Parts: sequence; structure tokens; C-alpha cells
Amino acid sequence: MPGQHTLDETESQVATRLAGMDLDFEAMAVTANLFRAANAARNQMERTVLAKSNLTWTGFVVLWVAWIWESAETREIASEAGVSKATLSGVLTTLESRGLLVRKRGERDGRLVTVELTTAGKRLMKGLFPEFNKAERRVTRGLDSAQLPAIAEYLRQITQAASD
Amino acid sequence: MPGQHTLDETESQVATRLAGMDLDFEAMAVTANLFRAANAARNQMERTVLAKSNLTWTGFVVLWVAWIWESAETREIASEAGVSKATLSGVLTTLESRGLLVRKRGERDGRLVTVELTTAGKRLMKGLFPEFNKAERRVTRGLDSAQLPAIAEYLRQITQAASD
DNA sequence: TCGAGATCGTTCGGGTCCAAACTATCTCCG
DNA sequence: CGGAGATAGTTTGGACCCGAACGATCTCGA
Repeated sequence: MPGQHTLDETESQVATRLAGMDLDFEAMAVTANLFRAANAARNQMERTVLAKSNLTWTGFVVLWVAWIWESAETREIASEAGVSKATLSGVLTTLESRGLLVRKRGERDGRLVTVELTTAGKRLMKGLFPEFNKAERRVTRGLDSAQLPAIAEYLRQITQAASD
Repeated sequence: MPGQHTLDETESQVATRLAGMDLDFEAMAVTANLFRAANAARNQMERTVLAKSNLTWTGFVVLWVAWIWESAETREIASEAGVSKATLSGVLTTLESRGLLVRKRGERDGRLVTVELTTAGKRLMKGLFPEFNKAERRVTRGLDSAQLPAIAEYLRQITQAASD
């Protein structure tokens, strides 16, 4: 759902408006399109896959991390999901109240909390993830599939550079 | 600030955990790393550039769109910024109360609202954007600069595929 | 052993974020 | 004309989002 300006028009307006300034326009184009792509993909997947299960994006990611790792500590979930521990705390409360996961206080270290999916949570992920993957396939369908691993690698480099 | 698992460990755990399922793992790697990269870059730029001006990410993007287009209609800002009109309405109220922009009711069409930066808003953007661009350069520093335009193009394709 | 400092998850306050409902305005057809 | 329907921005309610402050727990050196 494009606005009333096309992407090309926007980028050309940017170039005109900022002409003469000492800027890295190529870096700008990469980051601008990075955020546009992530946003568009997220909105698309929220609407087509997550909405029918009444899950938010973050809720889904949290469930996904706990599912993949069988059982995960909260600080790790926060890191993987890309949210602060404060945010995660609230999201966990929401998901726990819906019976999708449980918190368990660490036995050896009383400060830690680990998260485990309930049976309902596992069933939900098992049914939902293949659909989610279809949506992942859909948003990457414009790309040459031979290039996919290289593109993933470029994105890892960005994550790396932004993480210190 | 990586979690306690490295990115490699995570991807290998994913592969093990989901082995045997009929999934597109390459599409998965691209989207997963897309969100990781966007998130890491956003957090980095919020902390290093935006925080000192007490601006949120969305607030900055909204100011940026209005700045680039001199004056913009709200539905267009919402589309460019990737937020709903409901969200934009609140963000505009925040920025307006801080004296960075003004709303103007459309003269020909009384339903429309256009947004213009105040002098203070323009001054802020003029000072902030070069710094923002430095951060953009920073998060792309791990990439071969000859590849930058191609990478921007890949990301445009994802946006395209996710937009209908 | 015992307390200073580190680390963990939660709480708090204020700002996004969205869908749905709402008000105001415009369009256009009968 | 006049009103039915389309369109624009705002409000509402509930969830996310973060930094900072907090209480609980652990560690480790004197």
C-alpha cells in the first residue's frame, strides 16, 4: 500500500533536498530501505498470519524463542527478541495469563527466571510456524533465490556493526 | 551486545529443532536477519543520536518526512513513516506540544491536515541529520561499499513483495 | 562471615502502536 | 438541492516499549 509518492519519487526528493550536504547517500539508501522492508514485512505478517491467533509480533517472537530452545532464560529471550527486559516482563505476563507459557524461578540461582511453553503454547507454535514460514517465503519472493544466502549474510553484517 | 548465544548457535539450533519440517530455511534466514538488523540498527541509532535530543525513532522519522517535503499531508507522513494514522495523530500532538511542528487545516479540503516544521524544528533537523547519517554509515561499515546499491535494491524488492 | 557490589526480574511513568468507533467534511448522483 | 457514501483525522482501549528506580539474590574478598 504505497503512499501517494512512489519510492523513486521519495528518494529523488531526498537527493534534491539534501544536495550539497556532505552525506553518505548510499549508506542512507541502505538503512532507509532496511527499515522500510522490515516494517512492511512485519505489518504484512501480522495481518496475514498473527492476527487470526490474536498474537502480537513481539508475543510471537517470544513464543518462538522459547519454542526453539525448549526452555529459555528471560535475559536471553529479551536479547533474541530485541526488546528490553522491562518490555519482556510485560509481554510474558500477557502470554502467561493466556496460558501459552509458564515462568519458573531458577532453582540454583534465585534471581533467574526460565520460560517454558505449555502444551497449548507448543500446539499453537506447531500449527502457526509453517504458516509463518509461508509468509517469509512470500516477502522474499521478489529476490533471486540463489542470492538469498548472500543477502542473509549482508544483514548479519549490519547486525554485527550495529551491536557495539 | 549479543545474548549468551551467538548468532551462529541460534541458527544452528533452529536448523536442528525444525529439521524434517517442510520449510524454506533460506527465506527464514533472510527475514530473521532482516528483523535483527533493523532492530539492532534502530536501537543503536536511538541511543547514540536520538536520545540526546530526547526524540523517539518515530518522532524523528515524522520530522524527517516533513523536513524533506517542506510540508506534508498526514496520510503521506503516516505511509512514509510506516505507522497508522492513529499512531501518527498522537505523535504529531507530542511534537507539536514541543514546538517542533505545526498542524494546518487544509483550506480547500477541510478534512486534510498538513504539517510544517517550525523554525526550531528545522534547526533541530539541520543539526541532527548529519549525525544521523554518520550513524547510518556506521551500521553499514561492515559491507563492501561497492555492494551498497545492490543491497538497497534487494531491500526494495522485499518492501515491494510485502506491500500487497 | 559478612557486607559491598554485581546481576536478575519487576515496577513505574510516559510515549508509541494499532483496530475500531467516531466526527467532520467532501462528492456526486438522483 | 439533498442525502448516501466515501474519505480525513481524532479518540478510545488495550498492548507494547524503554530507561530508571527498586527489591531480591548471588559473589567474593577481607
